Amino acid sequence: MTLTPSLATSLRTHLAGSLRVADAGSRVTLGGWVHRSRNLGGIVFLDLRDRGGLVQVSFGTDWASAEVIAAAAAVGVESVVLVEGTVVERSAETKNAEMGTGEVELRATSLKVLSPAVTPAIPVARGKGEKLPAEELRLRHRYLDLRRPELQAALVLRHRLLQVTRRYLSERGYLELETPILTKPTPEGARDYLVPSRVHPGEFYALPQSPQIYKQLFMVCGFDRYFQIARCFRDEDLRADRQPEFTQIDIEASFIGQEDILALAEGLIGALWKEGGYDAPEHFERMTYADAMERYGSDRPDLRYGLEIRDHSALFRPLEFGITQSALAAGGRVRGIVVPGAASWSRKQVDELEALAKGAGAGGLLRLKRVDGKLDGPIAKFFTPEAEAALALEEGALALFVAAADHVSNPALDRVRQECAQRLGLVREGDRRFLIVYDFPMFDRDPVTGALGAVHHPFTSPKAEDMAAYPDEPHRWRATAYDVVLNGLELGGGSIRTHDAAVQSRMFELLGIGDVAEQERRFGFLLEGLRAGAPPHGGIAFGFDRITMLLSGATSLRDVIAFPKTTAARALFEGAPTLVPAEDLKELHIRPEAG
RNA sequence: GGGGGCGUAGCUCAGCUUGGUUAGAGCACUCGACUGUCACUCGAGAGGUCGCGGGUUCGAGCCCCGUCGCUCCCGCCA
Repeated sequence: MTLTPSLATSLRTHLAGSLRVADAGSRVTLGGWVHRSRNLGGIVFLDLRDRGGLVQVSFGTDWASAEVIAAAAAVGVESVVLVEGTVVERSAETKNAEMGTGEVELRATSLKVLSPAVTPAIPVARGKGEKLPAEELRLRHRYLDLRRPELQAALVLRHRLLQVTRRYLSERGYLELETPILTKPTPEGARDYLVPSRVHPGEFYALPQSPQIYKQLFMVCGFDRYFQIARCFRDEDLRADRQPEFTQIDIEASFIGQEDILALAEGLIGALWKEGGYDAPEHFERMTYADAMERYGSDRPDLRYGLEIRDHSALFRPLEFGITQSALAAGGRVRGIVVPGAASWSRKQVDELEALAKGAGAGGLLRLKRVDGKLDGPIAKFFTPEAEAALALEEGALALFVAAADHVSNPALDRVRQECAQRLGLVREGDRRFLIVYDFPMFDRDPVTGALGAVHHPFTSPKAEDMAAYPDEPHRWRATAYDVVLNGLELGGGSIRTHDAAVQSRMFELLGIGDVAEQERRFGFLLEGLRAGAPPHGGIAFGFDRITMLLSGATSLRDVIAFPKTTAARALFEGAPTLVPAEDLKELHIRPEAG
């Protein structure tokens, strides 16, 4: 624990985990929890645990009274004790290389049991190879689970990442400004958590899905550079990497362009990864959205392996093959990946790939391989010598194609590509490929209704050049929006915003909120602000929980959040949500449905 | 909203395939022994609403239906 202040108090002198050979001979008092105990009759060992770690405390007849030894033998694990004694270097044969404090022990002369513990519902100390208790029990007895050194380490890392964020942004002139938790329901996006108003019957606040509009208003106010470690709330179904309440590093700045924000993002992510003990490049790779979709079928491609998607439409066009002909005739393309060495995969293994492609929406997966110099597979017979030459499939390789419109083939090939990389073991441990994807489209179309939706959000600024070039074809407009991606995972994203009230109004119109009164009712406080003189501005937001999860090596968000919710959005420890007395509801003007 | 997995002692699990005396193991716990252990060891003991409800059966931890909880995934998450 270098560079930290002394954690000595009036009750204790040291942290258990901090004792080293240099402390030998020191008289110390430690406070902590009994992690484990070993009673050998004439001598008793307790492993004492505190925030700093573990140290072995020994109670022997040569230095401790019979009463103290008896008390040590009787104390239960997880009891809180105060021990006083002398730090002693252990003899060579009794040193323990697996403990940080393994070269020393505390020869205790006194033991005070400050708080005896009942037998813990779930074990804190675990044997080697012993499994964790069921997650339900870990969450229900969170006060015990959080005593585990692994979870303590994760939350300590979380603290350090928060401090790095604050320091990095503060040093660059960013102001940490707070925004309301009780805010206005948003008509777009995720479902809101609603909070009833007592003083205004039938009216509701919402918990923020993000501080988006507030941070733009800070720009309108002239604060120029803002950040917040912001708690956000979304009432949607959960996943291992999705909690109903989560934390974003939220950033906004004025008089900036895309490059300003991206440079800041690179620097901040670099600082966070460095704090986590890893390297990050000074500058990240860049790729347009169009390029990412074309080559990887994904807007957050994993660049740790190749298997890039290529367009083989020209090659297939002359072939007399019904499936590809009809896809091409319908305006689709034939795209695919080449998997080296995969010609040896069994029919069943390739069928599994096809099942993944179908699961992602494709009608099927066309397969072709080269074995002993010859093309093989159900579609080989359609190949002309010219097509075979154009494909130039190498010996032992398997080619996999999807013949469809891009919006179908992209997710299918993305899924297949990931699985092939997995099978071939192409992901090298420790490989990190940071990537910035930019030039996202402004709108996407609902496949059913055909209505336009905002890909990022409605406050994103479309590219001026695209609006000028295709004034009547908004679906062709690109947005000044960008994502930061690592190994196929989205770390964060943002955009340059619209700072012109007229353009913003047009955006709402295109998104189906044409009625001016309706716009004012929903977004009036933003539009009003934009009309009051708004600087060009933009920003970015990072998923802080996910970043902490990646840097701590955890596999679930629940392991980097002190008191998380279950996948049913329940807090098992506190017991939320819960029924409330009828009179409370009455005061809030809420009548529950019968049943 | 849909699909998969799991639910047996405080904890981790076996038993379920093929229903059949009293449901087992390891750890933890209690008692006893032990002066250098570090997942101490050894002996003894206690500990069960087999998630819950219903059904089939002479008989259900095991089969069937429902339900609850946890979890993973799809939908959803601007």
